[in-house]
Amino acid sequence: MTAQDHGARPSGGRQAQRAERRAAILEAAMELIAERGYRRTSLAAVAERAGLSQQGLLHHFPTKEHLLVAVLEARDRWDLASSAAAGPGSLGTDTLAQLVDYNATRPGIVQTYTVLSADSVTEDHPARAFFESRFRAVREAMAVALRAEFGESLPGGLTPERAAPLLVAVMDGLQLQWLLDPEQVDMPAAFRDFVALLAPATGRRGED
Amino acid sequence: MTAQDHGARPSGGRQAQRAERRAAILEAAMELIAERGYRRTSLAAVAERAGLSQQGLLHHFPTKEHLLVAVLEARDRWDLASSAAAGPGSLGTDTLAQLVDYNATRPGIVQTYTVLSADSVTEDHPARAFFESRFRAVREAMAVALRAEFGESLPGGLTPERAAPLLVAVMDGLQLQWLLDPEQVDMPAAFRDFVALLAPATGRRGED
DNA sequence: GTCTATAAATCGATAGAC
DNA sequence: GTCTATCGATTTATAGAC
Repeated sequence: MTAQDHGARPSGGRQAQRAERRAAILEAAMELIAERGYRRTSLAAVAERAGLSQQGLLHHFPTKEHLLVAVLEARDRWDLASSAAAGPGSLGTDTLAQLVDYNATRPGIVQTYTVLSADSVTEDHPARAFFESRFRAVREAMAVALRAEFGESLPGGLTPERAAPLLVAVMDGLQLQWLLDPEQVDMPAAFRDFVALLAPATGRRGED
Repeated sequence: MTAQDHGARPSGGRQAQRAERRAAILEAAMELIAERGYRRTSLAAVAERAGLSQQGLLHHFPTKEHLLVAVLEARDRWDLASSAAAGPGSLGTDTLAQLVDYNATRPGIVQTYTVLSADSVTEDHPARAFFESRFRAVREAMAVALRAEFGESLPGGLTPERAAPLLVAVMDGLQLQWLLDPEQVDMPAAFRDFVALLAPATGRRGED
């Protein structure tokens, strides 16, 4: 009951302790990046919030770039978990609207994503490749979802492939306006307004 | 013809020389911020590209923050000049589409705006107030323009006030996707697709 | 108005003890 | 695995000569 204790309890094993440390560091990093942006966030500040020294942090993430990639992957897993909760194959505008609702309760997470994605367009940014491939994948997923929900022809003569980048753009653009001015921008309502534009049977002509 | 020369030529006066210096510094700053982002852009690098020392630069812009605000104001003047060229009171979706066309030829300028606007949502950012009031003003201008062009009722039951933030969001969101992947994202075409969604007479129902 | 020199702080990262 | 100590580079900004 002494030396063997390290590997005894399920939540106290070496592997589990390591995972907890990493999780604490990632949470601290995500918060600070959301507050201050990636460049202004120092490893020392992340370490302090996570409750260890800068060098203890560097044992888990050897460089600042490694930490950044881990933060992005963690955020992606959160998104995926939210989508998966709605059931497999059910990705539609309803699920997306619920994701926007969820985002409206988590400004820190949204800020992390907004700041990092825009920052990534600069030269030699460590997250550039991540966001480039992520946007490509999201556009393709949106096109598939739009086709499943509305079929081949959308209002304005659009195809699902041409509407997909607009859907992604609206989500990102609304996040920016909402982060800057949450009192004036009702992000969830605005997103549903856009969804109404995409629904082919929503036009009001001929009703009066 | 010696000491008095400084103020002799119309384009060589003290005032004019000062203005030229400031313009050169602003242009260098805008380029570097577009390439590297605001945080990674050092005053020394801006000074070098503008052809003077870092301390010479600080004579014209006493802090980095002063320089940033000047860059934002200069970019706004460029935008205004582009819009004004179309004639007074003519702000409509056509003019906006032309602005998007113009932006598609100036990735550096677009990058400056995209990176700075997203960066501004972080705590105590020097450009925060600028973007907050700018977005508010742009939304209001868009609502006025949409009302003038389409009247009170838009597709999906939207009002001009509710469509305005969507219009702004699409422009910003498309810029981000286009900056990351210009080969895959046709920004001008995608924006015109969105305009087609807003035009009440564009629906295809009843035509077949 | 522009320069040289330098202050003062902070950064990411390494070395080595425990 | 976490710590103390510290290096070396870079940053913004100031002081003062010309």
